[in-house]
Amino acid sequence: MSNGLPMKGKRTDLSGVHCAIARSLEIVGDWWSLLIIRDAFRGHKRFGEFHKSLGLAKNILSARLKKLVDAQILSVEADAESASHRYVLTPKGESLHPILVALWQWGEEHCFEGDELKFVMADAVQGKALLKMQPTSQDGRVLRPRDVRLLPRNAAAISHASRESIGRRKTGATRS
Amino acid sequence: MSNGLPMKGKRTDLSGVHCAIARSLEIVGDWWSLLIIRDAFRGHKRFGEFHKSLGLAKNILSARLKKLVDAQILSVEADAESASHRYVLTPKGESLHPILVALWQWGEEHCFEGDELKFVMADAVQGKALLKMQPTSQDGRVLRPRDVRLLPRNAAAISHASRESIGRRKTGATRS
DNA sequence: CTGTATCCTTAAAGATACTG
DNA sequence: CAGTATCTTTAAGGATACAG
Repeated sequence: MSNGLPMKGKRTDLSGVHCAIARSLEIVGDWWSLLIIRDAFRGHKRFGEFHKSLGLAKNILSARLKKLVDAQILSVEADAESASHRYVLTPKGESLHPILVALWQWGEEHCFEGDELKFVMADAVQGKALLKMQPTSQDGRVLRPRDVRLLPRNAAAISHASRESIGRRKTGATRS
Repeated sequence: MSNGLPMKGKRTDLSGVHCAIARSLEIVGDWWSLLIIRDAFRGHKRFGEFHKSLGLAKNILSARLKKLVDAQILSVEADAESASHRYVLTPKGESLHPILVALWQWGEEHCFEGDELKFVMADAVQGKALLKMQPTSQDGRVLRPRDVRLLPRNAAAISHASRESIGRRKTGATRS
């Protein structure tokens, strides 16, 4: 973090900044990209599907799809028959899933009045709502914002242990 | 989900849509809001701090702060002495933390070349990197995108059990 | 030092027509 | 149906001057 912001150049170029959040937003932080990606997770693949679902202008959709392909979030598969393409999520694109889930969960909690909320994100197998995603330490404590810091890369254990690799959690967790 | 998109009206109004992601983005999905919120998590409180850190025009910063206050993500505390305000995160604002962490983790993994990455998000107590946040079922299985579905609200258990409330996980987890 | 008000520029978004 | 090419609109972003 700490601003080595480049600035200057209509609409502020955030690439080059140390902050990973800014870098992510640079790629995926505009009006439509995340919604397109959401639709891709829903299984949409063709131009027309995105277009119908999102209702945005075709030129914009076209531009966004290109941008996402350039960023290697989507890849294109030519479709011989229909002279069309299929846009499918790459692994890099698939790894955006936690961001969408986090957005969904926040919206679910804060952006609906009374009975407006019609759907919940659920485990497809058991049909139960997901756990709320929360920042968690390697030993399984849920961390409040103030318990999370940015540390110089070398000072901290870099490996992101996957949830599988940790033993059962031991300490009392901080309450959210 | 499934588009009851309202549309029409320069820059497409997403409120009113069933999709919680769209609703979240409506509030927080623009160029600057999430960066302002990031700074708020960093402890920034005053106009000038945000301004210096972000380098955006003051009128825009002003507008964004207002918008975030209206959305009850920030609250304003008048500061008698300095004739200034302090902008502090409300609980609703604090609950955006998982979104920022998810963005950070994705950016960390995908938006840096070689040695560019200088900081990692770490547990302040132990100084170790956080677990990667991943969608998880109530019994602790990490879920791949295709294992997550939107279900009608009533069909799924609505409560978001907190991580504390579940027993130790039992089944082999799906590998990411 | 905090912010607001004003003006100007530009690029993002929409509409529509058009090509394969 | 899938996309590209133009044209127009408009609001977001920047610069700067100004007020409490």
